[in-house]
Amino acid sequence: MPERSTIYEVARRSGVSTATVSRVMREGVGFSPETRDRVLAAARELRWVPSGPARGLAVRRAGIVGLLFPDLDQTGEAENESPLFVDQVIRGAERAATAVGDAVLIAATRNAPGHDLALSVAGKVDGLVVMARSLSDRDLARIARSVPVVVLAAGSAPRRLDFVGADNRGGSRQVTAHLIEQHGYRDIAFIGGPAQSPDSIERFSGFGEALSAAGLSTPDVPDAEGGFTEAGGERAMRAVLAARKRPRAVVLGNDEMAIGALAALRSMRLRVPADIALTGFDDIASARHVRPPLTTVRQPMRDLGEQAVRVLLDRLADPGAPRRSVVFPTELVIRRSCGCAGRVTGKPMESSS
Amino acid sequence: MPERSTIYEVARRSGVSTATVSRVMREGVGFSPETRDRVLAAARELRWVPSGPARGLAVRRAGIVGLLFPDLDQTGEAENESPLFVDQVIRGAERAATAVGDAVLIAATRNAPGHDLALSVAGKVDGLVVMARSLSDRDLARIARSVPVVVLAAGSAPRRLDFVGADNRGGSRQVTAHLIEQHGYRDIAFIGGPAQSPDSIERFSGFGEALSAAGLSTPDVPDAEGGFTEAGGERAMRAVLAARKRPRAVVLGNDEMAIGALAALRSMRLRVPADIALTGFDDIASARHVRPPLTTVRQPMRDLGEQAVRVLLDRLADPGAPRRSVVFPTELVIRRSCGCAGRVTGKPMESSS
DNA sequence: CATGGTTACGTAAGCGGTTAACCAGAGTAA
DNA sequence: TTACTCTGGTTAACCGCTTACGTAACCATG
Repeated sequence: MPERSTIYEVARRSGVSTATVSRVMREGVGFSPETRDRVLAAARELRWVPSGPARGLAVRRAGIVGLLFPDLDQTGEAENESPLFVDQVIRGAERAATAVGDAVLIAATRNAPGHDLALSVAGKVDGLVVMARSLSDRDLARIARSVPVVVLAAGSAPRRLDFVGADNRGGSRQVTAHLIEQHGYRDIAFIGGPAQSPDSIERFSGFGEALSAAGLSTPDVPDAEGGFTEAGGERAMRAVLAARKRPRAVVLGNDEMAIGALAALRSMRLRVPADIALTGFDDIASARHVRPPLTTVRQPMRDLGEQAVRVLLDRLADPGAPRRSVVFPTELVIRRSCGCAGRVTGKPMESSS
Repeated sequence: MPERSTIYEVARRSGVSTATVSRVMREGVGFSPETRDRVLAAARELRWVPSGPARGLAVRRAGIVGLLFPDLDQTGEAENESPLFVDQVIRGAERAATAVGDAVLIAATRNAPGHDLALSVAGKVDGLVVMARSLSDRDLARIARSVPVVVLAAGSAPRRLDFVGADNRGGSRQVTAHLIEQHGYRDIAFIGGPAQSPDSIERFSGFGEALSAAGLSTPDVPDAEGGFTEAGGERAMRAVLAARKRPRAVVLGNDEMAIGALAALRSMRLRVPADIALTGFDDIASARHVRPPLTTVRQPMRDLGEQAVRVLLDRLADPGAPRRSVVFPTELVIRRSCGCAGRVTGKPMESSS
């Protein structure tokens, strides 16, 4: 059982003051070598690890940035669903944070009023990257008032907060345009995620842009709502088939729903893409493995996470700097579900033979 | 830009001492209602969030548990690979931690000597759950000397540390036995992950147990090594086909490799399971979507993460308690790649119609 | 030789909370 | 009236670091 030792013990054992120990540990130069060595030796022998809280209190900086996922519980709830986004964002964030000696804290807002939890976390971090997917602007503002925040989300940047995101609208416009221009489809349906979801809204909006750019009529709302889940996508697909003339193609708000739609169509003996073409969004792992492989849009998730904490760190360094907003382009990944021959334009597998 | 206020300001504004503010905030009772209200109001108006470091220093508890993933960078490196394990463990850990008001910190050990980073993190947390997959026992012991540790890994529990894991050996034994008993296969190959990986070792060992239980001869080493990646699995599959008489079935160390193997077999015009049966391990999302769907073994990853931080918290509460070791059973998920008709025994989809 | 500049370290005042110890005043009992 | 117990607070001593200052010793300089 490790018994935590303090800087005082290290100081005593090496016969110097705590100030010297502190300096030796983080400056390393400007000391007689023997002093330095004695301190280092003592620290090692005592297995001294400087107390984060004590240091944080002294320097007024915890050295921790938080990642707030409002819906951590919901996503990936199906036992082994692939909750890609969260995961990749974490990796990127971790990299950017450790690059400057910081660490990252993960937090979720539990049930509705549990925003207090967000605040219990707020005290432990220097700033927060918040995944705004299921958070209202009001909640965001509330959080942002007690701790520096950068918003990580779909393409819509909130009024006065730093923002990092991927160009969801552009990506959606791009797939849709592909369907229209490359394949000549004109009757295209859209299945969205949760109605209030900014991601879903952005994607639907990009869809509309592509239609109107092609001179097609643009719907006001998605043809159906699939909640971003596989099962929801399956239901939604059936719903649109029941509700209207069969569309020639349907663009789905994400890959999970597209996979669900695939299942629905298969069970109805409709062929993809021959009878109906399909596209997804996100390029999750399964998109490649499903039959036919899914044409989709990839976001640079890891980069998003990395950039978000960079922006946050900049903000902490200079609270007065002008608001920033960085949006990453997305990448169209063409596979077969759109009707293309099977030529893959996306990044190839690590090694395919 | 949020300007952090302190307990002193709250105290002054509400006309009480800091002691009272502190007590009101965390005890809530034993005060005249008007005092209570004044304090709460002042805190709200000032948007006061108690400083984590200050509190941590005072109570000698940061209220943070760390999750150490030695290989966070390697896993999920292929842009959109499904890095399921990490992700689910995080979710479980987060849940258990917030249940007691703690938060979780994510850390990775970068390149080899960067263990110092692990220690920079050590000061910020009260304890560490370490994913031992790619960590030597020595490193583990080193870390454990400066901070309480619980090991989360395959079925082999390190000497004196608290341990949480899944019964990898048992799971592997179970799939293998299924292949033998249900399907009558007798010539079965094994493709493992990295040779030193405890997970791989455990799984290979379970494989051997099943063979010997059936009176079959047991190999000393895996037939090939696929590094736990899809591409590696593909290579390994070709390698075993080139090296020996075609086996009737092959059990793979994880799903990624099994998916790679599937690709290899497809390109060689061998049918699965008719010509060769395959099984995986982990039950990642793609296992369901691949053709044929993969028979595999599921580990309760989220439970593992949850239990690990519980054990850690118990340890912190009672450093003297006897060492604990909890291992979760795995679950056999039968799909079609093993030769079964397509009856699925695993947990069904959220809703399939 | 007084003065000033370095070098190498020590002193001690915080940082923002928590909490043991103490206390004023009101009520209660003897 | 006196002593005692609650109630509802306050005072002040930490928690383990960092860092602005201070200082002693030594060297160089005019």
